[in-house]
Amino acid sequence: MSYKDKKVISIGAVSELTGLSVRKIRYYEERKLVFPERTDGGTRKYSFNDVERLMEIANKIEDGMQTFEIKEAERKALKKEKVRNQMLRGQLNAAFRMRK
Amino acid sequence: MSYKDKKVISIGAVSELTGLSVRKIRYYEERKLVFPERTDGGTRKYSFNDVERLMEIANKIEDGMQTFEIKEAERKALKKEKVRNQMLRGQLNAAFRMRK
DNA sequence: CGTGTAAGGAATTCTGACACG
DNA sequence: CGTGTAAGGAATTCTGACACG
Repeated sequence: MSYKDKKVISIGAVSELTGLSVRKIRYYEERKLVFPERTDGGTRKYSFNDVERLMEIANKIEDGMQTFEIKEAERKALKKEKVRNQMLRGQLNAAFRMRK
Repeated sequence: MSYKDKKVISIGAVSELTGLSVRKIRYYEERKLVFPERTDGGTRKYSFNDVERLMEIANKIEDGMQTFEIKEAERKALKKEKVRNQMLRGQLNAAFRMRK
């Protein structure tokens, strides 16, 4: 796991990095778009990946997309990727069998 | 500037990452071995580079080195590097003049 | 729906000092 | 010298709610 995945950034720093209000950042979590970790005391900790993600989300929101649409678009993108991977694997297996 | 240089990690998170007590971390700053930034409110913010640096410092301390020795060793290493660069530049210049 | 804000409380961090060795 | 700790205070963050639209 790289530095980009370490959950170590407090919400205040995330707000500085992204330019988003802490209210927005917490709201996007409520809508299941980001998943910070928590300290024992309950304060949120984000990774640089989360920061990048939040900036993408902010862009989409600005474009008028709603939070549930963002989630849905991701779901579909994921599904598409899975299908693609399945196909690739199928092709590879077929090619491999041909060689025997 | 990469993620490793962004000063975004609070002292508590640094303590978790390094295993050092916050007392130690603050002390190494007092001895001019690390240089966190501060928020407007005065809370320290470290980078991943600072975290790596602190772990190296901790190793040297464990080996019995004192803080001022660590600083001195660094000063010397820096100087040595400068001299080396000077020499390299000199060689390159000489070689370049030969070609004319 | 997305976001601001005031409210009250809890977690986090800060500094300067004393202690020990 | 390097580090722990108790002390008092300030900065940061948390949640749930009301507001507006």
